[in-house]
Amino acid sequence: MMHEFEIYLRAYINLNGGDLDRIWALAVPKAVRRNEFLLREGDICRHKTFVMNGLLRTFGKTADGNEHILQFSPEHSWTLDAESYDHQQPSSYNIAAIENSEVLLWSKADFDGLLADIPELKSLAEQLISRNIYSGRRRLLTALSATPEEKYHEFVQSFPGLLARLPLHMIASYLGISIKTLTRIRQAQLRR
Amino acid sequence: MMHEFEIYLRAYINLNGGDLDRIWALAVPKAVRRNEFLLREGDICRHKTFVMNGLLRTFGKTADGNEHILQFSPEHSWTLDAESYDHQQPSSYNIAAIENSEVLLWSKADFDGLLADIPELKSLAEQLISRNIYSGRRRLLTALSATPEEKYHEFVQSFPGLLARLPLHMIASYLGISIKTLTRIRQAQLRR
DNA sequence: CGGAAAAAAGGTCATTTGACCATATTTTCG
DNA sequence: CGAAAATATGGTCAAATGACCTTTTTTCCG
Repeated sequence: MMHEFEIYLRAYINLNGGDLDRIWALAVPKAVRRNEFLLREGDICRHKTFVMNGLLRTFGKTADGNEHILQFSPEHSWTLDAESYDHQQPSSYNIAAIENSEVLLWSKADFDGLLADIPELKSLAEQLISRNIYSGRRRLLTALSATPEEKYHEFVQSFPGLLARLPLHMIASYLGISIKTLTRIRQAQLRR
Repeated sequence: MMHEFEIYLRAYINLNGGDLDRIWALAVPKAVRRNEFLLREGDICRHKTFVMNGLLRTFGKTADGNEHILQFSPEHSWTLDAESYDHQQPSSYNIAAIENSEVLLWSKADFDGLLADIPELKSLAEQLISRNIYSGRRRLLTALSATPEEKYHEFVQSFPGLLARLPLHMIASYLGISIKTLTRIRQAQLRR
């Protein structure tokens, strides 16, 4: 089980064995079943989460009860609500498993310690944050400017591997379009 | 001119005089005239930018030539294209002045040096990045889920001071709706 | 395996939205 | 100041979209 995570880490940073062991020693493995929540809005996000395998989603709810997916987190990605985690305050978002998944959890206290002591890890964290900002910008521009069809194509291009693992209504939710519109787009594709 | 910037900095972090002087000494003041570009897509974003006064906008262009505003940067805020700046690679975005503005510029080399030497500044930078992520999430959720009317109200609530300084078509561009729709919303308000 | 639940697709219709155009008003700047 | 540009508003219309509902298909899980 270490194996997976070790491969991931080593792909990004050079760590000596001791640091790796320490990071690993503080990680709490957890199995999350399909549809189980890792975080519910109103709760405080207490952990950094690394997805070893499976697939999670982060979503917000609107007043009328609709769900809108902000992010998919497949294997070898991280997830949390940063605002809730950083300030240990109630979250506005939900994180739930789409597939049965295995994750690693670190408490904020533990992870802060690791970040302080292991510069390579700190640098990885900063890289992840940066990429988060870059992709967030692109996503926003798409949300503002693209037609539903363009959004769908961009999604397929960007996450070819996720397409087959997601129910369509979640893709629609992620794109901010109705499932009806998504179905129409896909039908139009077929007829070509 | 230092004054403005000093007030800003001191509001967020405690700096000894020497550090403040050093930050200031490396800053290049620049006046940007209305409609002038600070960054054009395709160019490399070479500076961190602090807006002393005035108002800038960051926007992307779609294939059909439409502009979509990602961010307004009024006085006492920072702006750049992080992706272009971090990797010194061509940008996909544009930054231009809406009002005549005065900004401070730091080259990446200089600012990296400051960040490395002044932990307080580093901590401020991290705070800014975090807030960027938080607000980006909220903005995305709004873009995905809100009606044009809700988007407009949220904008007015969030940036009451900007409303009077912006042409409506820029607000529409920021919200991802047509100016026609925005006009309709505002007319409906009046009639109540 | 089989029944129940979830997901996808299809039909219909009202509404919203944007495109296009013209016009009035304001602002800019030489 | 005054011409030109920018901005805001208004009208009209077609198209896209979502809401609601039903039917079919697939998936899940005991």
